[in-house]
Amino acid sequence: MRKINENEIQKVKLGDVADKAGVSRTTVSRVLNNRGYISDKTRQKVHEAVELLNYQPNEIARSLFIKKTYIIGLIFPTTNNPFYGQLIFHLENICESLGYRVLLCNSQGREDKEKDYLKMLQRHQVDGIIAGAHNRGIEEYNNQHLPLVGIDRYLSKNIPVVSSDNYDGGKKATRLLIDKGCKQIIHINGSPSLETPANLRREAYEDVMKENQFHPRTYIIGDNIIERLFDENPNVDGIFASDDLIAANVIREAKRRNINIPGDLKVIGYDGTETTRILLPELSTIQQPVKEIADLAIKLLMKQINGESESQIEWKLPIKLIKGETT
Amino acid sequence: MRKINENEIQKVKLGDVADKAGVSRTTVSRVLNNRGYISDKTRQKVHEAVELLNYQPNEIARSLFIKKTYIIGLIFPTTNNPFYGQLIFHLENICESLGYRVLLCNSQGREDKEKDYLKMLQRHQVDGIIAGAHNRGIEEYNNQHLPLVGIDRYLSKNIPVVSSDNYDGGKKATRLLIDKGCKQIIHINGSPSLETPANLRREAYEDVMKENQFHPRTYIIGDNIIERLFDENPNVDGIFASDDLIAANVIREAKRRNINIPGDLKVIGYDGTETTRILLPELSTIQQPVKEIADLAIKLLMKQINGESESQIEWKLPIKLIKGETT
DNA sequence: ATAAATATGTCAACCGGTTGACATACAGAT
DNA sequence: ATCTGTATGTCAACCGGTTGACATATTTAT
Repeated sequence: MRKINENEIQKVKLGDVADKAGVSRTTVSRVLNNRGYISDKTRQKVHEAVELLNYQPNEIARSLFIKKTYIIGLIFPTTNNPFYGQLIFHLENICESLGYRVLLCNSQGREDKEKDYLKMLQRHQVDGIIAGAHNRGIEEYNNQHLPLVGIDRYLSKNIPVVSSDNYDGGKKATRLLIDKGCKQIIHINGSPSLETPANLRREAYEDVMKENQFHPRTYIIGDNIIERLFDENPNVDGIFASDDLIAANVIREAKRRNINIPGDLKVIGYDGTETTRILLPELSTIQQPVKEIADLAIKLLMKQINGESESQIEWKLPIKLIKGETT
Repeated sequence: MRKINENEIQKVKLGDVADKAGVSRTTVSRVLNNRGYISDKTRQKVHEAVELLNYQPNEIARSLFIKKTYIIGLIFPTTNNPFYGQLIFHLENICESLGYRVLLCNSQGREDKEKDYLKMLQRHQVDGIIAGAHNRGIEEYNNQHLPLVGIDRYLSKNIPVVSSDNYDGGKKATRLLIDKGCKQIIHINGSPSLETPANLRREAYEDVMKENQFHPRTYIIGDNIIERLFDENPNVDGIFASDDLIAANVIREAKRRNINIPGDLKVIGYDGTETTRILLPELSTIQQPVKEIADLAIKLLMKQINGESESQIEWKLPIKLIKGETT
């Protein structure tokens, strides 16, 4: 550890270890990477020098040569959302257990940010990317000779997508409301122009409604959408929100209007994250298998990284209906 | 873009751009980094070649030479917690705006993981680290010639710590309960052996209690702690939980026991994250200035990265009392 | 006409590791 | 005595950028 000037400290490098151990740089590298023949005596000398100098190999230099960074890029709208927070937690966790690190990107649902992040991750030579963000028209995902997996988002024809069984979730949610006697059921969802399997929640809702001779009505998330919904549908008695935060907002607005839940209005959400279960345990919801989604996404990504082939593109994992006190 | 074999695609590199533009590699580098004198004609030729080949500079190679990665390491317990999720969102956001990327580490409050992450981040040559995790006895943070900032955690004598004004928060929370007429107020907090400014919440609670001739009683988070609290204190009429999730659990247990809130029992939490405000808006809480904390932490980190000096170690940012319906 | 300043671009070393090719030494086999 | 195989270690090129030193024009000043 030689000082170069007051501010800059020269890091210990492989050559320093070699000098201290009295061997060549190659030998040190061989010892550290367990390659070729090395005598026990040499091995020990090297390890001692490493300890003594507290040597930390420079992964940047290593990555440059071996052309692998052991870094996975994650592109999601925001960690400030219980679902993504939980998902990212698991993704990072699994990566760590496999020796990979994670570069985090909050795209905030903005196409421009997502494009920039995608480029940035490539410049940083990440080994793969898992994206669950907004995606309309990000043609950059095509022709990307880079391992990719989408979560709840179609990125391109041949990029695998992992999601919960959105259709089943939508079906079960809608059926629950109907079974509980709701007659005027409204669905709140994101923009259908986003190409996501989450649209299947809406499809299922509409199918089930029609099956039961009800008239489906879907509101698209937007400004004051919940107030408008109540204003325009004073007799609404069932709401299926496509995520728990929206459901919570619905409940709050209902309270404000003195609408009794579940007496006059039944509400069911979607996601069922751990945070929601703690903060709003009474909410009925469709719980996504977050950990399983993360597991599968990583598994599919690793397959690509290791050059193994896999023809299945769409993967659906079973959801769980949680009957709370809001239905 | 030459194919080497079926699986491996050779990336476009600087030399390819140089060839295409009919100049040397140095010239291309100069153009891309705006250094030295370059004629407009040359500049344009280079840019055309870059476009044509869709050239993405290899940041790894660049980092190796300039000894800077523009990567910041974040070590926090878990993104699956509204407070950290929101904090990490802002941290990433600010970093991005400054041209830095973020390597995410979920230490899960485990000392061994935190140590491993710290080493890993160093091997990856990150430019700095912001940590808000468990820290007892991580002496590795000392003698780290690496820009560091702690959030709500003392890492080492001379590493800056940013936190909300925990003492003021604890004071305001306790006073609110007293003002509302509570006589038997109990505080729930994490282990006091963790060296965090969050302990000041407890200190303030105890000080205010004594000031008012009340007997302070603090429970440390653990298994079935909330049930035990109720069992052991049937007459408790005020609970100050050191975070909102705990407060939510208290509320749930109270409901189970048919204890009316806020009639028989008043509850106040701490954090006031956006998620809590949506899912449990009625909860009284002390709101931390999450964005401001992130802003300041990054500012302090950048100062270190840029070699500017700063003598202040502890930084406290004002909290906001949110009076909800649980008090 | 000549020196000095301004443009423009090339060469080659360097960042800190990794690894194929090669040198040397020695034991055992023929 | 010679060959083969096993051990042990060194040399130097390489990964893909960056940059100081230097060469060559071209323009301006004296």
